[in-house]
Amino acid sequence: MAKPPTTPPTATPTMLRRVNAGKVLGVLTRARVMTGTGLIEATGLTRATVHAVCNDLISMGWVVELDPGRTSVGRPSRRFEFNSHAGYVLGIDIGAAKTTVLVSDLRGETVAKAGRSAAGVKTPSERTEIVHETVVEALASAEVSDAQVLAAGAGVAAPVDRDGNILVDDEFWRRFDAGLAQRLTELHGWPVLLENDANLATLGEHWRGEARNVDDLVVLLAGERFGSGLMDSGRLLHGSRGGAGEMVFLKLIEGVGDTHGIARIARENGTAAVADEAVHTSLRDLATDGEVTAEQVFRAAADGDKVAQGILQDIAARTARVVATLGTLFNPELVVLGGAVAEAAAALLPDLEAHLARYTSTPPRVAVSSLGDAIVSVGAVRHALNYVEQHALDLELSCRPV
Amino acid sequence: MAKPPTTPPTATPTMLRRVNAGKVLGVLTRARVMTGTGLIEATGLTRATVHAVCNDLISMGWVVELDPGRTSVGRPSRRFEFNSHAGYVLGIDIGAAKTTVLVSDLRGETVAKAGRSAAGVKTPSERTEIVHETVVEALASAEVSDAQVLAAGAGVAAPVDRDGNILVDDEFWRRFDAGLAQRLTELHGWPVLLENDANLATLGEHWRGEARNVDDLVVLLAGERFGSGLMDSGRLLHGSRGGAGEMVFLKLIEGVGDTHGIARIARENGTAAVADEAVHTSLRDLATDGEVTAEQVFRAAADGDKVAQGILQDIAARTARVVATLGTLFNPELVVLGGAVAEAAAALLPDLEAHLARYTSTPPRVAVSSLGDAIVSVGAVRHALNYVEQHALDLELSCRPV
DNA sequence: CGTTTATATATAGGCTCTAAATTTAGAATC
DNA sequence: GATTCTAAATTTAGAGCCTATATATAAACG
Repeated sequence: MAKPPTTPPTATPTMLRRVNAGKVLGVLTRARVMTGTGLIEATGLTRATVHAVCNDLISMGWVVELDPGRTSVGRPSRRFEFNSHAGYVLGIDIGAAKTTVLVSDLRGETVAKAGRSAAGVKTPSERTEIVHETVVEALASAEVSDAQVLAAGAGVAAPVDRDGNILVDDEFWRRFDAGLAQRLTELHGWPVLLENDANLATLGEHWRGEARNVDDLVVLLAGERFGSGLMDSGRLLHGSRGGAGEMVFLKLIEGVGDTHGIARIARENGTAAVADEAVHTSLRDLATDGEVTAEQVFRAAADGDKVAQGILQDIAARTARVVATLGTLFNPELVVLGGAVAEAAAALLPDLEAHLARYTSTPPRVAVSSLGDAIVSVGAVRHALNYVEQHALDLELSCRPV
Repeated sequence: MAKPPTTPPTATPTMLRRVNAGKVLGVLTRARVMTGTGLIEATGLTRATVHAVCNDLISMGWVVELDPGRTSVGRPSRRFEFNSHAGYVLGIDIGAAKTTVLVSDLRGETVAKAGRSAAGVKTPSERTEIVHETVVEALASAEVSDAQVLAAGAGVAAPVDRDGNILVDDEFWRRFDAGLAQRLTELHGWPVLLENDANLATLGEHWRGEARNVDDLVVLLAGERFGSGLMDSGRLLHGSRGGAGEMVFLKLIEGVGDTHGIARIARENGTAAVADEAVHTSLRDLATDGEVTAEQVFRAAADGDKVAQGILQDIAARTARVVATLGTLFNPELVVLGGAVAEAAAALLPDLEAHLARYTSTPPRVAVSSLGDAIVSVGAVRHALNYVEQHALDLELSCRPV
């Protein structure tokens, strides 16, 4: 997404109104319903200004006025509410295995949801097509039209720079990039904001996950392969080419050596144990064609299987080294583990924290994501909402009130 | 430095003037001398506004008006210049071995400089005293009074959070912290802005070093021990407790294992080689009491000594792993090597880059600092200047014009 | 039914900016 | 040396925005 070539913003009296309107709107998005007096206290503005701004926002469609409140003595107060149905945003997770689309109102409440497997997809255009179909399905089930959609956030497993450009040598992704955002915008009319999936996961955790009041944060996606999103003082890091949070360095970490994630290690080590005749384990009974899944290994460990438990201990030790590196180099307050096997990873926490204490006397807190597999799409919604809040006063709402 | 408890900044017409005055002042600090028309073009403001703002700034002492220009036809233009002698700032480097103080005018030109060894210093109060003495000496040689000093930046080798608080378990530093900033402010009257030394080095490189137009940057102080400053999109990272950039993780890196810097490794391995009777090296002739310095090892390598060259190759390999980790995890455009042995480190660059290419196909550029041992104090000056620019319109200048 | 109370609305005044008209200071021209 | 030209400064008028103050309004209370 190239930014529009705005002229150098010169401070004019008119932009005061913009600033103050933005402040009022910001308060209203975070609170459910506010009286005029409430807004005066929350914003520090004068009553006259607050009402003028609210009248503006109402005529723009961003705010609706409710019936006057009749709580106590005195003249009933005007009551204002953010018009969460002024428009909608989409959160799109374009994963390797699956594409997920969330339709959300402007307060971030999910209105509809659709998912589609990406198995067997070969070409960029096939992939774009899948995303398109999923979007259409989600919008239909939400009974929302393209005209009502103000923006869409979309997460991909590739480096994305601050302007939303995918930057990767891989030819497939390059062509995918060239196609996706433009094509979706052509088809539907709304802007598409690309971002790295781990970064969106970080936005998601910061917004509605375990990191709600934490501004210095690392989110570790630890499913098939490790990936991370880095947040410092509430801001996502990107690096010069969108590569911030890439985990290539794990190859250099003693006792880690690769970027394989928790699910992959569990699966591979479990399958290896099954193949080894000398090993005695209940995993062998669960295996199909000699292969076990990560979930089976986790379950077997929970049921007391020693071999499976050993695998988990190994994973905890490896993960502890990853967390220790990120925790000491970035000094986040919290590290959140997310991805496919997040809930199962909860069992790893005690072991992991014990290892962690060996590497640093001031370890970060470690938590397991509770957003499940929505972690990226929820973050994508937040990403789109950020855009909308930023540009609220420039956007035309399709559904102006009379 | 605790921030003053500012009221929520409400957007009033008066603050428009602040914004525009800040914009004009910003242009003037970066350009030497500007005409009214020049400022109109640079700021996008109207002539009326530009002149009103300039008149304000002149009466505040931030700007001086020169004789009208008489370049071409037409009415001569008023010419404005940033008053770089409206005040001064200090850049203080409180190193383990040495304290350095730079006195700088508001354009960042060094006016005077003083340094003092910290050898044999034991207590926090002794250390504070040394800093105080060095400051007094520097101010005297610059013929600048305390009243003219608007702020001082100070770098320490400890974690410092965004508010300038030293955060470290070590009792010595904790007491030092409690004393230093307050005591200097008590004695001299100007505010002291503490910051981590590697972070200041990063500011220095970004301002006047190798990273002048680079906003995604890592600076690696690699003298006695590795330390790093991290900048993403022009902003320094701090982490939740000021620990961002700490290099504890090096213990986990295969083939590194500790945070020893280039100088230390060179010295120790050189001395070890001298002690080993079986080794044939010219270092032995240079050694005193069987010990060699890092500088001697670098010189011997340059003179063709095979053993010294081997040591440097080892150092290059180790450093490459450090750079590879930071380069892939952060994705800076540039990594700058600085610290005591920076110039000597230039000899390592080819080897280092060759190793680097093995770890990543998109390595960052690597450069060697040319700021020498002023890297931290120059950054401290920049840190103080940032504060002054931020608060320019709130600060009282001691030397108002008539 | 008037008083009390909290809030909304209206009015006056002061900043700030822009835009357009007017003045000014020097150079070029006659 | 007076006139013209030019680019810039200065002045004036106008509009937007905010604050502060005064006035009006809609309920509850006695």
